[in-house]
Amino acid sequence: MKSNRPVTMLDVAREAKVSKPTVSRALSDNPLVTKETKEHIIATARKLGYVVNRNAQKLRHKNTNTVAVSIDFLSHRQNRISDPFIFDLLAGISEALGKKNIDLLLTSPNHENSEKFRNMIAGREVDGFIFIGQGRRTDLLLESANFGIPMVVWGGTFDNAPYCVVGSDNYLGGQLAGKHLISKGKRHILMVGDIEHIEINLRYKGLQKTVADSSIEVELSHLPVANFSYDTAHEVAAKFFKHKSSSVDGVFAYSDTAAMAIAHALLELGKRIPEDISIVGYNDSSTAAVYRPGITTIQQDTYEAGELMVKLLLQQLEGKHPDSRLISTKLMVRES
Amino acid sequence: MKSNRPVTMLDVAREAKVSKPTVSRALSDNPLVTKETKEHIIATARKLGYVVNRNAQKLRHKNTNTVAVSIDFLSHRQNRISDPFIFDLLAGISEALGKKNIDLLLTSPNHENSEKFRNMIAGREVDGFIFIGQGRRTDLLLESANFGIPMVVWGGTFDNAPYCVVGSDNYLGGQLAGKHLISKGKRHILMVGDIEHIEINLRYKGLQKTVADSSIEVELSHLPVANFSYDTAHEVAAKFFKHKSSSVDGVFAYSDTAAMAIAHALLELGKRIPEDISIVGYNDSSTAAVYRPGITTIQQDTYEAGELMVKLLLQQLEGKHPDSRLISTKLMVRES
DNA sequence: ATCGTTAATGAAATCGATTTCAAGTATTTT
DNA sequence: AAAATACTTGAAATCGATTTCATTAACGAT
Repeated sequence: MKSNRPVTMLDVAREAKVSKPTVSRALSDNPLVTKETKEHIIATARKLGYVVNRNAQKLRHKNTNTVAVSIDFLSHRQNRISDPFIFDLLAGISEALGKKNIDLLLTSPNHENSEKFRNMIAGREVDGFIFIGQGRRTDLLLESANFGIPMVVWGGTFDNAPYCVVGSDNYLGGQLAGKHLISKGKRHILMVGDIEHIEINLRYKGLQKTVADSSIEVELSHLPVANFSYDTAHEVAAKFFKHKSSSVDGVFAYSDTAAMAIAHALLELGKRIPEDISIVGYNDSSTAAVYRPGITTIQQDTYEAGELMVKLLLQQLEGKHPDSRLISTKLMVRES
Repeated sequence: MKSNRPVTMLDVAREAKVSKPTVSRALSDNPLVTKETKEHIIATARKLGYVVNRNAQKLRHKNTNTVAVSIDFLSHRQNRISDPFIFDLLAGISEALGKKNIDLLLTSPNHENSEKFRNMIAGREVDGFIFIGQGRRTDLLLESANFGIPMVVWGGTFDNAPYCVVGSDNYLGGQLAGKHLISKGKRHILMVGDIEHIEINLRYKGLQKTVADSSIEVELSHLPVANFSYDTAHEVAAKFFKHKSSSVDGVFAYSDTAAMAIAHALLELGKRIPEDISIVGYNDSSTAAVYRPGITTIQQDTYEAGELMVKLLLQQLEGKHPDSRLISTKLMVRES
């Protein structure tokens, strides 16, 4: 005639012939409780299959022990390939949080405004946010920051950014790409990508600087691409290289995905890579290594990034205000 | 002198000059409350910036409205590229849950046993589980099922599986691959992959069937590969094709990643694809489309998969016991 | 033998929302 | 006009764990 009611702390208390508080203390290893009672209680708890109700615990403790990670999956769907890189980042974050025993709530900003995020904080669902893959929704990020939400953003930073940003050293990345292309004898470099985008803009500046500082005469031009899909990049590159009998012999693309799309377009037009045109991508996505020709790219350690983002978020939860940070960024030379 | 205490329902009640229950009813749109009081309460709630405390709500409601998705990120790290496909699945699940307003808790089985999962259920953290990318941890899955955890697993099913599985029609996939290769005039087909793995085994059986049923004489052989990494597949393929001056002219690989690795190895050995050897992959990962030569593969709709997995899990939460299901599976012909 | 101190335990209050049940008011019926 | 019914509303109990505060027991000090 036993009901299927879950085992509660009171059940354990009764069975162990002690009171609720004692059980609570015993299970949280409070020194107030004698070793013997403690052991006895732990044994009974195990015997009854007791598991603490996390919701009751969170209510009482007023902490959530949960961090939200926001990824815009819908835009991912629109441009299907977007970035395996984001998955790598997610893996890094998941591991870092796992180590600290913090739960990860995966959320998506689709069609929502930042009020949703605010409510998740106010409703004690999560303690803070990590935003990845949302370089295009600065509005959302600014609003969220305005609400005072503890948050860390993956991407590029800017002067007086009101939130904490972690990203690769985009400026350095641009320099590395430039130096590499110049050292390979390229003299007509084309930057492909939307330089209105914070991160890409920084890379462009780094590239510009390198070109300007070069003792050799190098020409630099720029080709904008509206979105982040493989297809768009392919289309734009195909059009560009078909019509213009350009002298471009070096390309710095805004992502590995774009680099591959451009490589594809060039090969279709009968160009040789890297003999005729050399290409440098960005991210060192898992795909870049697999592609043929192997894509030379800018590498960022996603595990380091995950650890760092988690660390900075936790600092905020302790009331600190950590500065934005760059992660190590280096050139990964492959065939292209 | 106002303290920073979060606004509670009692605050709203006082401000609106009604009682707590009335506020609760008003906010949940309970028909017991008059339209006017309701509007008044909603207005004051908004004025005070009230947000319901989800933990208190969950405690009282005894529901969690949260589903856990378990991905083994660590194994993902070991073989870095593993599968962008998993990310696609995750996107599908995230969207499907989002539509139903259910939270997604991303968790990882790393180094843990199934007791962790059981505790998450018993501790009212989540209502159920979706497991993806864990074909190798059948032990964990069986234990979890034993605990009576509501769960849906991505992958291959087997007779009397004690849990609900959603996957592509692996048997059909094998048949499609076989028919395609035979129709391209290939007569010596090699299956690459660990046929101890449930899903791959089913594909192998489908392939066998097609070969057996073929009116043309076709030879079928098999090459095992221990893990799921790009590098291992590359290595095994390189060794196989270098030493044996085999007559193999068609390959069916266990994944797109493997297909690319094998293609790479073959091209290095001077073989032409698809003239000398034709390759079929599996998954239609985002990478397969981008690779050159484009990888012919077996396509599964990840959004359909996500929707279906969520639907079946919710059915279980309603006390039903839905059967395992296959999602639509078709051949995606590309160059390889 | 009495007092003060320390250690271990429990009763009751608390976290914040929801639900039960009783009570009050307004409306309709006879 | 009295009684029956339907609407609204609120007081108190509840969900399950934790914390405050009071109490008891045990010990050594005087």
